[in-house]
Amino acid sequence: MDQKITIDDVAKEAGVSKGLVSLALNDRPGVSAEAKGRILRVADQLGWRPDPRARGLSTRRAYALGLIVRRSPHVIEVDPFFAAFIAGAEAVLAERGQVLVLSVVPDVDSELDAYRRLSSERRVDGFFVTDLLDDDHRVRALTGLGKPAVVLGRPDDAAGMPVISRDYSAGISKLVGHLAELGHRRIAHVTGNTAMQHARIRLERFLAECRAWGLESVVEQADFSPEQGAAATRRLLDDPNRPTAVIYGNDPMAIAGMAVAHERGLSLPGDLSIAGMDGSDMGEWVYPTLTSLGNAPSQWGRAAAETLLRLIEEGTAPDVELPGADLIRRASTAAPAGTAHHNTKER
Amino acid sequence: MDQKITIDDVAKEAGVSKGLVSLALNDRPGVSAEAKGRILRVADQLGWRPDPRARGLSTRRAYALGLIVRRSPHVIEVDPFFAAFIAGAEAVLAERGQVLVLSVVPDVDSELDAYRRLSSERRVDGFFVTDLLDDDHRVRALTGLGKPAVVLGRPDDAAGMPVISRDYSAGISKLVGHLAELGHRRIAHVTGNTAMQHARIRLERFLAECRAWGLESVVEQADFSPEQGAAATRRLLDDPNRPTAVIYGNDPMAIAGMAVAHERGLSLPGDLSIAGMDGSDMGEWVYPTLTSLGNAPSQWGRAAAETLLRLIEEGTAPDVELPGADLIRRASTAAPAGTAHHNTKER
DNA sequence: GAGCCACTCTAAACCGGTTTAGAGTGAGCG
DNA sequence: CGCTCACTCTAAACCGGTTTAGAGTGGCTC
Repeated sequence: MDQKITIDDVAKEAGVSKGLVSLALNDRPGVSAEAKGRILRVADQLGWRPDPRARGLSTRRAYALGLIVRRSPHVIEVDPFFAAFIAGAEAVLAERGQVLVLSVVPDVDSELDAYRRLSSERRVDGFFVTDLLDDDHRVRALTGLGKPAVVLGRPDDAAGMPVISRDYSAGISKLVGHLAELGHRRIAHVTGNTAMQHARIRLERFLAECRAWGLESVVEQADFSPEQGAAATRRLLDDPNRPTAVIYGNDPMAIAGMAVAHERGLSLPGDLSIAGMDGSDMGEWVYPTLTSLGNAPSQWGRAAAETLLRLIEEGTAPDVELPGADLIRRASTAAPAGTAHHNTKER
Repeated sequence: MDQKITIDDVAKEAGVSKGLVSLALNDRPGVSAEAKGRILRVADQLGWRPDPRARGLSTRRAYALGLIVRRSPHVIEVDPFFAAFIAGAEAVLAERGQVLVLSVVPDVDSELDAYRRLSSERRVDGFFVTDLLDDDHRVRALTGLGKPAVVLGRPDDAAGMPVISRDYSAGISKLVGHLAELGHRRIAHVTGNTAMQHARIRLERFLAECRAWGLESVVEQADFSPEQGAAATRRLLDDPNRPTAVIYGNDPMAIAGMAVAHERGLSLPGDLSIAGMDGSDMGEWVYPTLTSLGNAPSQWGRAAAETLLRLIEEGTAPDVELPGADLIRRASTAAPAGTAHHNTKER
């Protein structure tokens, strides 16, 4: 088996000491070009890869990055974001010899336990932190643990951690404009948990745009779960003066909202326009197909991985602003019944 | 910081050699009850956790398990299975001091690379293998790498790897029976990729049940993606003699199928009954709510993690058969239009 | 020709655990 | 009383790397 090749084998084969092999491998000064070439050639030829455990023992690194995802115990929400995020991160990690340690936990306590465990066992060199809350307990916990971390979203207080963010302003602006141009005058927004920064920012931007277009706005609080998305939609539809369009904070809530509208016998998008915000693929496969904002989670993954590695290696890394989210126009938004083409109910 | 507690600190504090601490910690014989108690107490009090790197260097273990998920590069499918699966596995891993290393890759080549890398860098002690194909390249690759692995699903040839499976027979039987009792006479099945074992088994069971109930059956091939689920549904609905009910190999395909039916102006479930097979939460939030078979992915996670750890530690582990999948009756299945309550048969 | 420096390289200590040979100790036995 | 044996425990080697003190070499200067 090739399982047992060690640095000593390489050293012997190249006729040098193992110390020199280490220096050569890590691009340290003090190795002649000739020796370095030979060592690397031998290493490659033997198929040797340094064991990260042994390496980490000296360097105090784990060569691994941690992602802890919290999902409520009963409803494991369908979140299209993470698979793509991880795939994006993976592309960076693989070529840098790193690995992703993932934990999915049911509640806040287990989440903190997971951070502590991964940290005290020196399993990872840093963390990705998603879904940041205001005054997030995790920020405190992480600064306490002294582990590098990058934050996804734009919190008020990231406590010095680099932030990866995407500008939704332009997208939300386009989305509200799109609805206004279709003739909508009263638009609702079903927010995610507004303790989360990105949910609040989206809300603020929504309100600003409605003002700019002179539209009436309605806001319903939810928490990004389809369950609450459905409940918020019921409240909206119960209102005699109900909005003609609803923008949801993410796609799962939008899909659940569509189901509620169908259930009430509304025809979509004639009686009600609906839009999401994650640009998830699932939006292609519901009826009607879901208008949304593009999000490209794999971009988040790449950027977050690069930033976190830089932070770990250099002690500091700049924030990253991803390209603005763009409007994906699909079939769930149209002129409200009564306006425009006098859209005659069902065909 | 508590970062720097080492076995030597514990040994010193307890007044013994570090070797003895190690023996005590690992429940090895030759440690007096008195010393053992004192050592464990001191360790606990100091909050010491052995460093898995150092440990692994001697024991040749990584104390980590690998899961590699392949998703097509463009369409990152929405798969509710994995989050719950991982959460289930996590519960076992956490209490056994293990960690989950996850990789999401776009294609087969990267997938094999990932297995090789995790293995040659000794990053993991074993793998979870999902979505097994007939004559799967991964089985060969893994046996070549000599890493323990457990397989999810029931392949013909698992090459000696333990298999975790769930019996769908009873569930499919109930589902077909449910449709038959409602008065359906012609039922379709949209399969997943039948190169995958579990897809084939479901198909066979479906056909057997239709025969048993004297129903006509139609089969359309798809691959578990919503895209192909939609295409298969179009083909079915194009047929003048179209079925009155469709059973899909998983929930995403079923949801896509519902969208196609809506798009054609069919009323669900009156004009067409639809059922999925994953029992995913999303089925609760579409319209109409989706009849499905319960799957409880977290059970898969627990069982797979326990089996894999046992395999690693003892060199062998028995197969596990999870409780049979049960029918989840929701709103997407009903008597076909025209039959109404003609529904007699037996129950 | 001695002294100095820059450049390569080696040897050995070290990271934090596990494992094993063997040292001490006291009890049981003839 | 001397021997054997079981039981605890310690010391040191070891896992596979990294890091550093310092040894060797050759070229240059004065």
